[in-house]
Amino acid sequence: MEQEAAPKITDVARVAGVSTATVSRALSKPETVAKQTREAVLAAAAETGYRINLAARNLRRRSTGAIVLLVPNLGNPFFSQILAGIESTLSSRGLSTLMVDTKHSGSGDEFILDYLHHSRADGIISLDGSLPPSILNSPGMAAENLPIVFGCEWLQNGHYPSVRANNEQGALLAIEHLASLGHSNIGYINGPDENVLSQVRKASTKRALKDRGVPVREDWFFAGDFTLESGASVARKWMKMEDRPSAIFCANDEIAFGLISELHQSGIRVPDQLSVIGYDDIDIAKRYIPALTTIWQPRFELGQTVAELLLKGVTDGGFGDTIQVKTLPVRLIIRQSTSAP
Amino acid sequence: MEQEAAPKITDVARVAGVSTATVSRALSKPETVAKQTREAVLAAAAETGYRINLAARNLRRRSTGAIVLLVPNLGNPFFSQILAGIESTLSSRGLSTLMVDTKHSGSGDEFILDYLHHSRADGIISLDGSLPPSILNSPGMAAENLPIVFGCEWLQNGHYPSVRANNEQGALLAIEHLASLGHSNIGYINGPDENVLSQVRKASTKRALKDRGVPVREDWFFAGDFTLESGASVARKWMKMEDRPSAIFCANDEIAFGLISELHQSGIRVPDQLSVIGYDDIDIAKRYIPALTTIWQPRFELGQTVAELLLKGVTDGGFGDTIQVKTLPVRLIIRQSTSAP
DNA sequence: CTGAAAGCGCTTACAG
DNA sequence: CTGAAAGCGCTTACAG
Repeated sequence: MEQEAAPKITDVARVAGVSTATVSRALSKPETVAKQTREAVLAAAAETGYRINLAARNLRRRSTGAIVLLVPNLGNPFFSQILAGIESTLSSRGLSTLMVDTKHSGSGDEFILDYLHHSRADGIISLDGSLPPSILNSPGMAAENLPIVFGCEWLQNGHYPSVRANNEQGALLAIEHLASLGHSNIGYINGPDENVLSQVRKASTKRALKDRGVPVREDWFFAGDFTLESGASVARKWMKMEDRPSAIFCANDEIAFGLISELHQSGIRVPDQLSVIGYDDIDIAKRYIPALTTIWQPRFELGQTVAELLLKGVTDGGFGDTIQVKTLPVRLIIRQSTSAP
Repeated sequence: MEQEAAPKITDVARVAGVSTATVSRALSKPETVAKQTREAVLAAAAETGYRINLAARNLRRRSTGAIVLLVPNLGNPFFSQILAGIESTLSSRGLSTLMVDTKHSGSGDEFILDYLHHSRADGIISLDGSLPPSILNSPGMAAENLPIVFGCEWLQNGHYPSVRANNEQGALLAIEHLASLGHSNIGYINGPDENVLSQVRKASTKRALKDRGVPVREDWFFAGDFTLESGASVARKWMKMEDRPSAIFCANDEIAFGLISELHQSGIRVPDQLSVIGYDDIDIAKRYIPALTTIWQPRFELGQTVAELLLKGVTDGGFGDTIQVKTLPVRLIIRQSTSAP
């Protein structure tokens, strides 16, 4: 097949009868060019089928037109709506998204560092709060001041702009719901200990319990890791206990599914024998059996918001002294996995 | 913060005491350079902290170092493992992945065309078989002969390399399983009619039924669209029928969940009153209630395979006359949603 | 408002 | 095996 040369800016210039400088201006800053000229250029561009070569523009502008998106686990459906929100915002501004799964494949620190160092990006959105300092202190980041924004999760020991859902409110709503149903024996299954969301949800759960006058039983605060199996594992423990909680709040929906499913295998029914609340409201939650009571987060909006925040940093060449932390409200979705004890 | 200039190839050349041409060679084709020179260059690169500027390389080489990945719906957890497989393969070769959700946001044809035309990619992987011809016949594709490969789905009227799971085998395994359980009243819920997977699975289901001597009841072949709700909708129809199938094979797991969940709301139990088989074996399937019998596909491997296939096309500058279609085996996973009628 | 010219940071035939 | 030089396709101060 014949390799047809793509039209370039010189072709448009020739057809329009102007210089390449004028073509460039007419295309990127139309208002700086006389109307008549502009129209001639646009017509010439259409006629020749001109499409800009981004590598050339980026080289010249010393930008990349791309942002790196760090996702802890692409396999978790929780992220899909967030990704969609980010992508729609970014692409509407002509930026592309380079997705990197921080838990997968060649994606160790090395790999991520490479991405950043090879100047493949104008900025970074991280949905992973466990970014090692080696990354944040690397030349590509610190020295060149590459804007970074966190979404959902955030960095413990760092002061960066971020957007998150209101985790304190989520825990509060869950506990209030259980307590108002009459539960006074309430347990909790956490996500990974090192995860900021786990930490906040756990602490907020304890606080909500105390505020409500419900006893905090440390032996009913179970470890988990956001997986189905960690929920199942707690189910087995629960069944062996003599003194059991009558309701359990889970740090995410998957834990809740694992818990309910494992209990079901042994003939224990939710919510009859145990009330369960999840967190995230992933799609399947409303079609689980029983339909899962859970905490909804504005995932798409969160994605949009974090993208907009980053965009601002990219445009302004950094965030200056105003490090914004935006918190979005959550909602309790009452379904069928909770009832009076 | 001071904008520290990134070291470039001239800096390395100066430190190593050679020309930029030699630095370039030592870095990309080490074997063409004398050992001593090579080592001096490598040392100088390390000393200066040199990282290549990809925009410059790509401009010069007329390549992009990126491939575009077209995904029908990032929100569907089915794709996550496939994405992981693609990404790991591509990134190990130093290529980045530009993910485009074909169903979302600004991602109409226009948007995708833009991606391709702006020469943002060296190749395309599409997990979407409904790519309009306008895209495939666009200048960026046809004239420049951009390599494209399909994964999972494929194009009806086009002859492109592709990797897919064995859908015929999947339908056969499902029907054999139901028939061997003693079912002779078997229904089917399809995905979207225009989808190639739907078409193949439906046709294969009919064929398997015939081969097995089980009557094909057109009124038991339901329309669906791969969503939870389309499964729920069939549940409502099923409940109103006088003459009902005793088993239903669903074109994906989500349809099965919607079906089972809606039946459950009305007190109808699976598999006691209806056996259900899904397709895909997404993570939650084994923790659904009941655990879902389904068809497993080698998703990660499929992702790797499709990426390797594309890589070959990129390296060879096209696929020539050998258009490969690879078919991967599937497996029946028997769990608790199926039983004798 | 427009153009000539320099230059972004690489790579690669070409010559030696 | 190595270097001088051209050039990938744009953008942008500068001058007019």
